Formats: sequence, structure tokens, C-alpha cells
Amino acid sequence: MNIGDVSERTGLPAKTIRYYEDIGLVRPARDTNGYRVFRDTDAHKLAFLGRARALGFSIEDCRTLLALYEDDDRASADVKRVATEHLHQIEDKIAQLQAMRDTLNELVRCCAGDNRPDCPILKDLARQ
Amino acid sequence: MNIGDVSERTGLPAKTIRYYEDIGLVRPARDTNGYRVFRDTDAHKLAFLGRARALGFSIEDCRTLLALYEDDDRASADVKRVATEHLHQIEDKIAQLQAMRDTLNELVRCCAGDNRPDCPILKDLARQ
DNA sequence: CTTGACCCTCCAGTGACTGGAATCCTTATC
DNA sequence: GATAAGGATTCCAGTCACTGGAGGGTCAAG
Repeated sequence: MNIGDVSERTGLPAKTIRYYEDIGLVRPARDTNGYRVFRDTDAHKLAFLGRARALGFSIEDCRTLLALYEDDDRASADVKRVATEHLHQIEDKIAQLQAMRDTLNELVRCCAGDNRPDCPILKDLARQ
Repeated sequence: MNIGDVSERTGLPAKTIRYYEDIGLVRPARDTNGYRVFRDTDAHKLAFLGRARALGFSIEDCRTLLALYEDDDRASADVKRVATEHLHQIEDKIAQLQAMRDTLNELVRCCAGDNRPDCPILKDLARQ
């Protein structure tokens, strides 16, 4: 498989796949012409990475998860730890964003949104 | 005021304040020794920026908001537009993160987290 | 005069790509 | 055999909003 095929299969842009090779997440073979040659296991790994990234795991988490995946002697506790930690970060982020949203909602609600200069949003940002 | 004072007043790191000067958000005067000299209006602007950033506005949004703030002939509609657009982006982000959280929660819930290798989290990531 | 707390500039790095230039390889068509 | 399109390669630079660090100048106190 060339990079275009595996890109289509996994939904990852070719650029991203090259980047993943750069940082050592995959190691496709090379054809005599210099083209990358992806085997099924490579495509499989890339699909794994795509799904882990879609769940918001960092590249370093993905590296860890991939290593655990390939380790037949792993403990599921190790996987769970990574996932739980990530889950907490997501929950923190959601809480942060919700706080922003609530404040913004209130400010937007109070703003007339007309052609006069008076604006509670700016007033709030400029409060002493 | 030197940069340390204004940093303490606004809660922004000195590095960040220098960066804001670099990108033209503030233009403090200079003392003969080369030190930045911040007037109250500069400190006030920086506090404004700090609050806008805390609400998640991008630097470019901050630039726009600051310009509107300083324009006595602004229309509050312009401010409201910026804020509403940002609010929508935050809401989208929250929805994304909640979807991730729900999936992760389910996966974590199903994982025994013991010393056996069998793991539904990896199984899900590796699904064909 | 020294010490320590400030301040300065400039450069490089972060995360995870993404865009673009310049070039090479393959395949199909004329 | 020439040519053109499409896909592959590398390498460099840019994104966003800082942040860290090196190497040096300035100031106030003791």
C-alpha cells in the first residue's frame, strides 16, 4: 500500500502519516523507488492512532497506548490509568469552558447589539 | 510603573506583557535606561486583555475588542458579534469534549484495571 | 563595592500538524 | 518517444500564544 491508500483507509492526511513516521509512531518499509510501503499492520496501527487522537489522547499518550497494545504482557491497569488521567483532564477542560460559556452567555444576553456604543461586554472587560 | 509592577497588578507574566508589546497590543513608553514605563492606561489595557484572554478570546479577537473599546463611536452590535461567534466556538468545543468524555467514561468503566492484559479500551481503539 | 533583585534582547522550543516549493516516479495517452 | 496528470519524495516555514533560557545591563541597599 502507498501512502495515498492508507490515507484513504484511515482518514488520516498523508502529511500526518509522514509526521507520525518522523516521530517514530510507525515505521513503514520503503520500496526501491523511495516510496513508503505500508503493510496491513501499519495501516492497522495508523487507524488505532487515528481513533486514539479522536478521543483526544496526546501523541505521547498514543505512543504509550500503542506500546501497551503491542505488549502481550501488559496489565489493563496501565491502560486504564492513562485513560482515566486523560478523562480527568477532559473533565477539567469542560468545566473551564462551561465557566467561560456561562459568563459569555450572560454578557451577550445583556448586550443590546445595536448601533449605540454602550456595551456591557466591554464594560465587564474594562472593569477596574 | 515597571513591568514587574504591572505584572503583579494584572496577573500577567512579564514575558507575556513583552510579547503583547511585540505584537502591538500595548505600546509602553521607555525610560532612558531602556526599561518599559507603563502608565495607568497601559496597565488598564493589559488588565482588559487578561480578562478577555481568560474568557478564551483569541489574540486577534482581543485586538478587535480593544479597538472597539477605544472607539467611542463603536456599535455594541460589533462587540456582540465577536462575543457571540466566540461563544459558539466554545459551545462546539464543549460538545466535542463531552462526546469524548462519554466514550472514555464508558471504556474506563468497562476496563477491569487489573494485571491481566485483556482490555476493552485497547480493544475499542484497535477495532477493525 | 558587592550583592541580589530587577530589567533588557534574542533565540529556541512547545503540540500536532499544515502549507508550499522543488523535485522525482508512475501511468496513460497521443 | 514525448508529454501531461497525478501521486510520491524531501525540506523548510508557519500556526498559536506563549515560555524558558542565555547573556548581559541597571538599580537600591548594606
